[in-house]
Amino acid sequence: MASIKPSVPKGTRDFSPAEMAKRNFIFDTIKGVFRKYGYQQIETPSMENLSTLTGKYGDEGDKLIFKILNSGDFLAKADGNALETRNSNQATTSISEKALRYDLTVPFARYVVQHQNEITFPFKRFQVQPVWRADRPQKGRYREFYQCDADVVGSASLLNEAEFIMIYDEALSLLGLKDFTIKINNRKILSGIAQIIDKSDNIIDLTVAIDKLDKIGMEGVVKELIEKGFTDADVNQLQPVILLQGSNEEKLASLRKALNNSAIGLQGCDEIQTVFNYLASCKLQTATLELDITLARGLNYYTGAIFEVKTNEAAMGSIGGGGRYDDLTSMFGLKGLTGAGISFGADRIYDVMEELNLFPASAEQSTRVLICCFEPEAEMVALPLLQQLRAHNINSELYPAGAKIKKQLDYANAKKVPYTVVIGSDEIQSGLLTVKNMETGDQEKLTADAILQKLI
RNA sequence: GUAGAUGUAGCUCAGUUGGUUAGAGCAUCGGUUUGUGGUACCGAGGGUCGUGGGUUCGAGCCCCAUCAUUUACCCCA
Repeated sequence: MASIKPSVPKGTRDFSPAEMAKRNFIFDTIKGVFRKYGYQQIETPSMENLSTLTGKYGDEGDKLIFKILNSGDFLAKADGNALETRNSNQATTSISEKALRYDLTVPFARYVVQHQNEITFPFKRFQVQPVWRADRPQKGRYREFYQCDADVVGSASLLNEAEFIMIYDEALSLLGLKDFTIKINNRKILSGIAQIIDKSDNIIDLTVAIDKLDKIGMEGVVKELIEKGFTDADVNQLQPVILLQGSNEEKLASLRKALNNSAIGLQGCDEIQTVFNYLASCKLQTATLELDITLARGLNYYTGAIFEVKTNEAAMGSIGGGGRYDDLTSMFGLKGLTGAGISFGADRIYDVMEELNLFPASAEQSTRVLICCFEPEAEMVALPLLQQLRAHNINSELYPAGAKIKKQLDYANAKKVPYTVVIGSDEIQSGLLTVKNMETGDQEKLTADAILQKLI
């Protein structure tokens, strides 16, 4: 058989032991914080029914859903007309019924509706699983990546929003990030802005355009708005709102004036104010909280607060995002249930931490003690010690005798094992085993019990 | 979908105006050294130079096509 060049699909990666150790450090840290705030873990299948996912992420999002080809003779049941006319969109539904999940929020909404009778509300769940997007890969963008989501459904309280900000602050601080900004906005404010220029129908075009402010500047935004059919008068009215300056409180005050004729806009301001009030009595460790009315976010199921987290220490897209969605479960037949949630982009956080050298050495250490034997007889001395070490939860292993001691110590170095115990004929006779600190090179001869005491 | 960059050893990359048998570092394995690594020295294995075509006496190098990777745009974590 001709050998094929080993490779993984574009935008996917293998994770080797050293990478997994660091990835787990991130996952464990975030999960720990989620649990601390009362969230319970669930998992959902990698694939969902295609109909569950389509229409939830906007037109662009739908294109990025990985579809799974039906099994069996899928062409027999295909829409012949669509194939004939090369209509991919139409043909897709007749040859694909399943798709890989695009995010964790929509499957969660599906889960909530499906399990509504078992759930006690408000339901706080977290979920750490991979998601897939058929995107063009580039820096910080993968086709398979992990999201770490925490969502609460069945509680309209803005306390939840405040807690999400606390969670972001706590988790990212624990991971060692020193300078990051949690941006907050509210879709109701964006609706209000659309309302005052009487363009409520074009709210998506409006938000997509102003979302790009920091990237393409006011000129670019104006250009895009005009292209989308906004008038000069609209733009003139928008400009001061978009370019709000000052502290969060000053921005909020200016917004209230600008949105004076919009009930929904004012409601958005009130909601933001409430979140700020909650946070006033809780101190953030590291995060900068910024009201950013240009923050829109692409997912169109958000209805209230929206969040996005950016690190200021590295060039990277957002490392987290979320918001409130009032109607997501109604798509699955359960009306009147509000939800809100946040997501951490674990892979991007990894890239940032790698760039900034933030992983602690302990995150990379797996085995703490390696026992090295010169001859097979030494294994009989080694095994009881090995068991004792493991009984005390010290990760340890015994290198099978026979290999040269150099090879054994090389193995310890390769695995970043901090301690080795060397046993040969001298040690067997005296009962004093050689313990070596692999970092300093220091050695001492101790009994097995003394070694155990030293390493506990 | 649009535009650019890059494809040479397992990895990171050299390779001069086109010229004999394509190199280095790292990694792997072996030896110096049958009781000491990280940190010495010696050696070995490992290449259809992404693929196909063209120009040429001669192509890793020039031209065309194609595939792959990657960066940016769009959108997003």
